[in-house]
Amino acid sequence: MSGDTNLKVPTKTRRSASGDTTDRLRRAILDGQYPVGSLLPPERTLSETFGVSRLTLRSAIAHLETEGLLRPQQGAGTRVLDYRTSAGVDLLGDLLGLSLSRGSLPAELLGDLLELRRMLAVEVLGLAAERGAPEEHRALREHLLHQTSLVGDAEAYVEADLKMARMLVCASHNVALELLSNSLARVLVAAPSLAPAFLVNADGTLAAYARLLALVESGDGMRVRKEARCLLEELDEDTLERVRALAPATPAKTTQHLGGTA
Amino acid sequence: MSGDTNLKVPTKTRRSASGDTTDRLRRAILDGQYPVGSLLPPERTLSETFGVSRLTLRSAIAHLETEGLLRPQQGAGTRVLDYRTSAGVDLLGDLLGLSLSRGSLPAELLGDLLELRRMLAVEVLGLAAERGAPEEHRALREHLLHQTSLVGDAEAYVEADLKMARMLVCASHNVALELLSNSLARVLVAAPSLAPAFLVNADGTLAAYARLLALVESGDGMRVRKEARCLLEELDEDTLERVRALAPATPAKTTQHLGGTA
DNA sequence: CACCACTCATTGGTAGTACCAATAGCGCGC
DNA sequence: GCGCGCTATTGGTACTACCAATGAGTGGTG
Repeated sequence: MSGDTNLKVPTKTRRSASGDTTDRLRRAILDGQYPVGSLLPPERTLSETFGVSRLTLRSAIAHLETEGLLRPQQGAGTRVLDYRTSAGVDLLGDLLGLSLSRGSLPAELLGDLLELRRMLAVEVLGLAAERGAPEEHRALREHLLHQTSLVGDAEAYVEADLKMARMLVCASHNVALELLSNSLARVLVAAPSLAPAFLVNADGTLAAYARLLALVESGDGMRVRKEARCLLEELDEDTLERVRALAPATPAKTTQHLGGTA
Repeated sequence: MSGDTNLKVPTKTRRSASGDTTDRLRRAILDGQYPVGSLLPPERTLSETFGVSRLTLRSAIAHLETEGLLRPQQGAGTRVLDYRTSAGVDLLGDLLGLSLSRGSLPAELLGDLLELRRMLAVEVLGLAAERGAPEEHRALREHLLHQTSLVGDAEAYVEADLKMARMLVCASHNVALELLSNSLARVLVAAPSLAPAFLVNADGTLAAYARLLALVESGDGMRVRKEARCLLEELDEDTLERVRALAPATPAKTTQHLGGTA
């Protein structure tokens, strides 16, 4: 290989070459560097372009194939697909992260994601009300108290929030929802820069949780859905506002300070 | 294991060794052969166990990692995760396929999947009513006519049905929903044995589509949602019935009385 | 004896190479 | 002109060697 940058800087953020290559290739594709419908350059060429071994490059291609961005075909080549018609939910996190890393604010995309999460949450709450066992309801209430006691600690709070979501989904007794919930959770952790926006809503969120939980315990699924739809819509609107308030061109260091807006 | 006679037989179903290994490993994991929380045997050992090169084995591991079944860690080993808390939606297709290949009928899992699809469809229809442009509504109606003319041709019909779903999701103007729809479509194509069940409902489905489309054109999102919820619930119930009727695939001794679980 | 630092075998990660298999395009022969 | 087959191209698999991170075992030190 070209001996240009063989001296890899031992940055602490030593990400795996494979994952790194995956991100670079994905970005190149989404940026339109390799147009949709066209053939990717051969692996042997691309591996040189990216300065990695063909093996690593293949690993990246395989990853993007499962994401739905590429479709390799032996003997023919690797075709670039249209992510809007081929990619799965997993790509959402990458799209968000990509927009953020470019400085642009994916308010629209984030809005869509929140909308999706909201409509799922509404149904999960409804199902949890209709199917959740009393002990599950009790556990939820207990956990809500626990979460309330963590409003100070950011990390612990978001962790508790994720667990709350998991418990709710679990109470809905639907495996498909459970797996989908996992996928969405992954999307959120893939774009950690957005976490603060969810955090400042803690008070409102907890209040909404308390109200919804009471409804869930009542067992009236339809009523839960109706109220949840309104409550969560408000919450998400709030969240979006706060996200928009984040300066558009704040790549790295200037984040994490949202306390003043609360 | 490798004593199988089909060593290099160029069978038409010549699946890639990589994908094949992935399926075998996933099955072994889901079967509990490698308990959740434990460490997978080292790659060099597993590659011998499966009779493939370490490279192929690694490819399989990487795939299952993105699915959320494994978490390799350099120097430590590869840990087996609990798919219910770690796997994403993509695993749904594999779970369905796995159950089918074992002869058992995943009626419960399929019910969950249909429920998920239903709740998404309800919202998609509502959004399409509220946000869809008139030309999109018109295109939908046109496509419905086209699809109606294909009730005879199975393959063309399901393709048209998928396109209908895609058009609807597109009219909802939500990218996140679009990607999720792609994921679910993948799940369904991963379990093609279920296609017939969806097919026999063609008449009822088309009738429901026509009614819902009219409502979508009216623009009354909430009313669409309400009606869609009922209509689709009926349709899915019907579909599940028919799937349960497909049971006699394996004349098992133990009665497959799956109908009494309601 | 308890504790700490160091060593080193284990294990996943990457690189290089060679070869197999499928595809597509070109050219030869009919 | 048409069809058949050859071949260059490209993805798929295998083997090997080495790097990097982990963690347990080992020896030294208080």
